[in-house]
Amino acid sequence: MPELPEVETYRRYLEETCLNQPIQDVFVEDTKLLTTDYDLLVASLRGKQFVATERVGKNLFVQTDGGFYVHFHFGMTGDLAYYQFEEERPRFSRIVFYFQSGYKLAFICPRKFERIGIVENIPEYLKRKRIAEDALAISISTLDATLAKKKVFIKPVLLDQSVIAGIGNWIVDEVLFQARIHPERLASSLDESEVTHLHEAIQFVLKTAIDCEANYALFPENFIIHAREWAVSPYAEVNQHLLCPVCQQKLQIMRVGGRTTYFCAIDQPLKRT
DNA sequence: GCGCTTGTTAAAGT
DNA sequence: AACTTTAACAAGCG
Repeated sequence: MPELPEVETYRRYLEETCLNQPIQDVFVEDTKLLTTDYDLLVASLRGKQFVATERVGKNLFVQTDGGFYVHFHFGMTGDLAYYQFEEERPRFSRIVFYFQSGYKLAFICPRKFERIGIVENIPEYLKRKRIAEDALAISISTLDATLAKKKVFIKPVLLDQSVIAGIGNWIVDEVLFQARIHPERLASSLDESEVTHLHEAIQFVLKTAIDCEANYALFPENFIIHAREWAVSPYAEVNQHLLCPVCQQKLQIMRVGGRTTYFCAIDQPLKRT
């Protein structure tokens, strides 16, 4: 779930709730979730405040008045919750920031794939982790130049955070569906028009998802995401019968690049190249 | 209780 | 050597 639109939604949520109030303490259930030593993390944060937020791809950086950032990565299931009373504390709140105001920010980590740590310098961090330009910022020409070098299926290329940052397994299926491109097309085989359509689809899907605050049930009816069985969908028939929302034929489900992939063989034909 | 899962990465393969 | 592929990670959920 925490792909670019979810992280952007979390960023806005944190910015609306948590800025400019001193941090009193930090609870950490399991130090495996930290990329910074626990004692250092707590010592650095006590008495400091969150003052601003930035997002690159699926990475959230929360600036402090101590001249450093707290980096959040949400893994596959991370979430945030701001609350006041202990009885409101969500399950799996494995990291909790306690503010002096009495309010708390929980980092909900059901599967412990999530990470938090101190980052001093964002550009240095992005370079070291090989995180490319954000999917909402990348230009067609940069995307085109990168795709031209890749002799692999387009789907795993778009999932590669060192190519374009922020796209995950559900968004890539949606983007390829909207752009009418088969997930197993070789990236280097896309022509200029296809790359243009792809770039447009990326912007469209991401902006639509952000506008819906990543609430999948609010996505347009012609989105293929409604066919995924986990997505609570108002379009029950499409959901049950796994039909293409455009042509109403049965969708294909296969593994591409090791990930479960939904697509429509009719609307996303695999051209001969 | 088995098999599946959103992300990332180290290790293996070509 | 550089690029690509795969398996493993943790644990909840249906």
